[in-house]
Amino acid sequence: MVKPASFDINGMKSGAWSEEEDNKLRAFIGQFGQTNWRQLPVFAGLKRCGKSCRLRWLNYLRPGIRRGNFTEDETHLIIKLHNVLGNKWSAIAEHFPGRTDNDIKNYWNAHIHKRKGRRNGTCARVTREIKPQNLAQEELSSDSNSSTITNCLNQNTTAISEVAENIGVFESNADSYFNHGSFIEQDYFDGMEEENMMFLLSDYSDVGVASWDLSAAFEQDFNKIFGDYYGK
DNA sequence: AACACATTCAACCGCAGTCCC
DNA sequence: CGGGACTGCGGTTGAATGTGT
Repeated sequence: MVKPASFDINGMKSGAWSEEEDNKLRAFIGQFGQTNWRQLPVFAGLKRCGKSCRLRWLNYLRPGIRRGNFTEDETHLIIKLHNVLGNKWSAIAEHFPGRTDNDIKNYWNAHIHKRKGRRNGTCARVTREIKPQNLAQEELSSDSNSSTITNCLNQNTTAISEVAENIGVFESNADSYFNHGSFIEQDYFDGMEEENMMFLLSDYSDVGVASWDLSAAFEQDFNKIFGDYYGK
């Protein structure tokens, strides 16, 4: 997973670090501290550029580095912070002792952002209340066929009005989503982009958004039904 | 077993900001 | 004040590894 080592025309090495190089860098910084990165490799006896040394130290060798999978709590905090700070990875990393900005950036790009991308679509606005109470459970759980769901909704005006009502609640007050014992606090979502909010909600199996495939076809059907209400 | 495709993550690159002469 | 040197950050790359067929 590491680029193989190679040398440029100046004899500078790039690519994967060897254990010997790691030891040299570790020993030098242990003795002299992080001083001039540009000069450091010369005095440490490394055929690397200062940038490469700095990166290796900060992202890999620095004491206290924490590796391994991100926890659910960490994932949620990353999303929350990203919503506030954007792609300010170093600022986000300050809230995660032992994690590097590079780690968080990689995790975001490889996991969170990708998962979010699979979950777009207006149907995510349907609330969980509507599912067990007003729609036939077997029809909803059997598949994610958009016409099935659309037919269900078309046949049940009560359901439609409740969905519409809940959309309004959603718009003004996210708390309506969490009145069934969720551990998430309402203010957790204050100011959060809707997309991020729905991504977090989608992790809960009892929330309607998690169980439906957010296909483009269904989004069309949903907009057909709720377009007027929602201004689509 | 063999191949194709997807995922992971360390490392590189370019740029912007800061410092110093 | 201008310009070069240096640092730090965010985007991207690409080989190793994992997973599916």
